[in-house]
Amino acid sequence: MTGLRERKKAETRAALGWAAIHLTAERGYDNVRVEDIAEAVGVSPRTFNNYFSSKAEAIASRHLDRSLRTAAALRERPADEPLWAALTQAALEQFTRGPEVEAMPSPGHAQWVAGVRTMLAEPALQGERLRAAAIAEAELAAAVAERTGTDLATDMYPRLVAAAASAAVAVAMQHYLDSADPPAPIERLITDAFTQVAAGLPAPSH
Amino acid sequence: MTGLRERKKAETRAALGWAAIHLTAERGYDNVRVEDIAEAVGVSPRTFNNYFSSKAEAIASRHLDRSLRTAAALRERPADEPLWAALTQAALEQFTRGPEVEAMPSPGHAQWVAGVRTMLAEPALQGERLRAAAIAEAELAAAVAERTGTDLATDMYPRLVAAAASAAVAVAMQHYLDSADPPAPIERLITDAFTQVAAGLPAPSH
DNA sequence: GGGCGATTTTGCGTGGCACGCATATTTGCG
DNA sequence: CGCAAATATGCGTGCCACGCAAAATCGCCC
Repeated sequence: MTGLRERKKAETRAALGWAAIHLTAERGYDNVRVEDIAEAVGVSPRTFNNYFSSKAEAIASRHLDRSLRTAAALRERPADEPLWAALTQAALEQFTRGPEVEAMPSPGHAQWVAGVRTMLAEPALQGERLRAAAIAEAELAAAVAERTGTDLATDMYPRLVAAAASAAVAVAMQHYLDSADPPAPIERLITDAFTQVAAGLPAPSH
Repeated sequence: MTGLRERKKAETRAALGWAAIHLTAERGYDNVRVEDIAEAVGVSPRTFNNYFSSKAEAIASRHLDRSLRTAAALRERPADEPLWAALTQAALEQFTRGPEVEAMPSPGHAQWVAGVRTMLAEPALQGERLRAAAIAEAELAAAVAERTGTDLATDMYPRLVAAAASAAVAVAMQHYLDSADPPAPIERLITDAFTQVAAGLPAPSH
């Protein structure tokens, strides 16, 4: 029942988010005014603030939407799959299909990658990005509670799992962006991170 | 070598942070203007922005300073102590001593607790708070790398450990604040959280 | 297929914020 | 004691978030 109305709304939201990202990546965060973003999408500046309460929130919105999909993906995994396997797969799905893979493009557009990196360094954005992650994490915790039969209100367990899983993805992504030279495939990094976390992160035996 | 100069600077910083917190807790976030905070400390509004680039940052600054102390505490732990034991103790220290325990006061001042809760619910603050946590987490990761002889540049391990440990503390604190009815002692919650994480968060055997 | 009610967009106005720049004041140190 | 460096302040500017009310839009039901 996705009415045309809500669909158009979602489209505008996405368009504003992408416009904010593109403009910021190519010009720098504070050389972009809200007015510019609105204009790029063909909408009034006031309308921008009907969708987002700040420039930063607009940029982080794409990240938020993707993260939320991880929680949804977990709910789709077969119920008899072991928890950590299901989590790993749910996370992997977000990076191996869908048109949004564009968001973190493969190397080649050095310009673009550099722009994104500069963007992510912006303090104002980091906060909003982390907030998006926190929102998605709450959703993930709910899904974990459901799957494991634990209780969000009384058990720390589901939140701990969600937090650890989110951290695994975040660290893998950071690692991927940092060591862009010969980039290890993101799938392997994510798998590795989950494996280590699920093993309790024992001190390396050297 | 703490010159009088830097000491006074640190004092002003802390005073501004506390003033921001107190005013916000009792009046609500957007009934406090930067001007009010500056006035409460006896400093010009412009000076406020020499210390912090936003109201939110000022409020989060106390949280940041405390979190940074966890990393410092880890470096102080005996080198032969197992990693996870050391992490647990380093985290616990921040809640069992020092004058900053005031920050999250024991029940009794319902007014104050309610104010703090409302404050933490403010979106603008959550971002800044999480950013502070991220900064501290980076510091913690460095300490972990040092202790375990791993390499921040090539291994995900230290960052994963730091992220997991931060998450453990954060979840414990959240649990503590949420279930204020008969509050389980924060020390037990933290210990529990660390134990579960260090065990790899196995699915509960039901 | 046409009008109606709900939703969405827009313009305008307001209060406040972040910060650059120039100036005055303080402070440590020789 | 006096100077150089650090810090505090005043002022001005551009931008932003958002409340409010008017106008446009659109799905839907008769």
